[in-house]
Amino acid sequence: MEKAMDWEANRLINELTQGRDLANQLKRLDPKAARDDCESLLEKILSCYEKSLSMLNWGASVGERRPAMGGVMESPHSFAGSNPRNELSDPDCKDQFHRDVFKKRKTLPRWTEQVRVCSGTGAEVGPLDDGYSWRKYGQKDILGANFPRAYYRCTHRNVQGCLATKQVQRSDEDASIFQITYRGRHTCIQSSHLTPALASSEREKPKQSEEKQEQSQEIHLNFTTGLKVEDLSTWEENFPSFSFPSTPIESENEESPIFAEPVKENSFMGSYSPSFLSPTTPESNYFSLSSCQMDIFGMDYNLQQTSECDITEIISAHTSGTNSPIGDLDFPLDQVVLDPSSPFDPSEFFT
DNA sequence: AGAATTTGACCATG
DNA sequence: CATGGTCAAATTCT
Repeated sequence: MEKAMDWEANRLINELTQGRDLANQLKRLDPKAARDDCESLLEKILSCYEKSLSMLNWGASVGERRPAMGGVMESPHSFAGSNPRNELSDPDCKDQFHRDVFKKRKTLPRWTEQVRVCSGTGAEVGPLDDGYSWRKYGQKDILGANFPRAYYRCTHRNVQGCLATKQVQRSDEDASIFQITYRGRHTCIQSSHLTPALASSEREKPKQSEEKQEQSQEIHLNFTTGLKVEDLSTWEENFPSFSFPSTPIESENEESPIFAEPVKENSFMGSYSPSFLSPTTPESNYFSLSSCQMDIFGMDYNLQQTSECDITEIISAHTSGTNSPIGDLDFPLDQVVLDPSSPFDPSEFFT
């Protein structure tokens, strides 16, 4: 625990030191140096700041989160810990399940992206493909919003117990902007992930694919030119990597029927860029963090941390956590733990 | 026919 | 009680 805190502090110091070094590099850089070099350095420096800030924001809870990970197995009264298996024989099983669903809603990780659809194509463009297959299960008029909110869940929910859902809300101000709130993470294996961009262009209206590529380029530019990403949202808040999975916790017992056959580890690998999962050196990692995201979705995505409430929800999801194979996997911690540059033994968190 | 979407009803939450 | 989120029957699509 203390060790973990120290380690976190060390990482923070490392980040800041690295940022300083990079700034120095930039300072010493030949004024005639290639613009790309400058931008690359700038990018790294900003990344250092972002990561540091992110650590600070999360730092307060870090101390709680780590033991929480360890406590996951021993606090069985959370959403999946309600031991649903027993309730299967209960006539009220369904109601119980229903309740659990609502309980779960609170504990699932949540993050928001704002997606701008190319305005030229107009209204017929629906929310874009993000490489996953979704099934719409509801639509609701939202108070004060001009457009209804659409609810999607993973197509493989029944087959693979994937609990990922998303809500798509068209922006009032700019109809070409969709706010997509993701909840939970995919535990399913989606074949389309092999080539998400390709798959998406196949599945969606063909004319979008080109636009997406353009947007991808455009956002790449945004990232490389100082991260001033218009007014969509603040990408630097990406860093709370709660929204990205990493290694599944090993000793899962599988009590919840919802996750009757939890998907194996490589499904996560298939769902997200390896850059999230196996950080290399910070330098190489930071940039890939932004760029790989673009590569995954192939379009104009900006992650937005929803709120502090969400963080606590997420944290509580893990503190109260359970034997859900997916409930506890989306931790910055995991990513951190994986950092090979750290001498820290991750297993200490789980013992 | 099977998959996907629509839509009204139901439920939890604040 | 109002609202947002989900369910599930009905309907549409492929």
